[in-house]
Amino acid sequence: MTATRPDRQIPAKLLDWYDAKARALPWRALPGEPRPDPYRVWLSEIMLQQTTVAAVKPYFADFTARWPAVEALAAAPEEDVMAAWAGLGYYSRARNLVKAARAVADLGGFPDTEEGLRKLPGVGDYTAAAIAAIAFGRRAVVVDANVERVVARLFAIEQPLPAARKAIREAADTITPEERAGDFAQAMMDLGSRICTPRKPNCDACPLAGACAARGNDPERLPVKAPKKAKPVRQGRTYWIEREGHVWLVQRPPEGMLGGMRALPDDGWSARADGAGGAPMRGDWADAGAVRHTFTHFTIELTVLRLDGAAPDPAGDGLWWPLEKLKDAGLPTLFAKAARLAEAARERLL
DNA sequence: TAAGCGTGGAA
DNA sequence: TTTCCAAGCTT
Repeated sequence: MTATRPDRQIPAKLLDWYDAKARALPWRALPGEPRPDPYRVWLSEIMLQQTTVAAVKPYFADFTARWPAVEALAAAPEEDVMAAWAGLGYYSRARNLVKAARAVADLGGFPDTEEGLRKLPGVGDYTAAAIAAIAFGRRAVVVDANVERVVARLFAIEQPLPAARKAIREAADTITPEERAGDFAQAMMDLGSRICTPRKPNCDACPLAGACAARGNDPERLPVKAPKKAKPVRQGRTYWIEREGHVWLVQRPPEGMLGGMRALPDDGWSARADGAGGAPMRGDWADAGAVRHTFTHFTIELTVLRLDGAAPDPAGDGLWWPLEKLKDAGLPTLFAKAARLAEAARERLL
């Protein structure tokens, strides 16, 4: 453990840059404005986990219009929230969002410390620190992937991730100011997303270039990461069962892939195995084509089979969903793609 | 610590 | 087309 002395030059330069160049975002207070609503900060931080700003914006607008405060979200049926989240990915976030909203409503408001925030489902070290700093003005060391990259370069930390996380956090601690820790965190993230980018960082435009230990020594190579594993390709089938302007939808089990989401029935494919189950009913299935979709850790090639005028109901739980409201069903992207294929095939096959 | 968990945009 | 990877969390 090395004794560290707080660096005052780096946060001062970064905050000056942020005062001049901060991005305006719907969940952000610009420098000098009052701190933003903790509900909006929390909601945005959950949505932004592993997700780009551009992808989040329309969902944030929709959620805050439908549920303007945490009490409204706490009172919403989980099913509605899951459907509203459809397409954004990492669906455990939506389940945890509802749980956390209900916990906050029971508490009478958001916890205002990292320790308290950390207890909410879906809130980890990063998110707790970010909310404490941005919404409550606490000094907190906020480390996301942007900060990891900036700090690894600034301090020339050569150790590979994930082992480097401890050293990176300690280094980040030495440059985090007592005041304006929220602006500092957002400035680091802006810097990482716009200047100190993963590839071809724009060091000429960087306010911290003068203090950067990696400057001139190929900063792009930092942080060092372990090589990626190859993704297996799985095969599966999904079934479009149509009757009198309705399609048969099921709800996926709460855990695992696309957990808790509405979906088309399938043959049980997973990250570990091809689908092996049979169709949910007998009938004259027509091949509507196949969709290819890549998840974080595998690719699925999903054949879409369709059946018209099905009777009686398919086996198992499900419901007949009106086709004209299919957009409201909240299908995750894989099944939305399959549905498009099935609907396109209707014209061809009938 | 490692694996599981989505999606879409950029290069 | 392929690869990378984004304001991570949970188990």
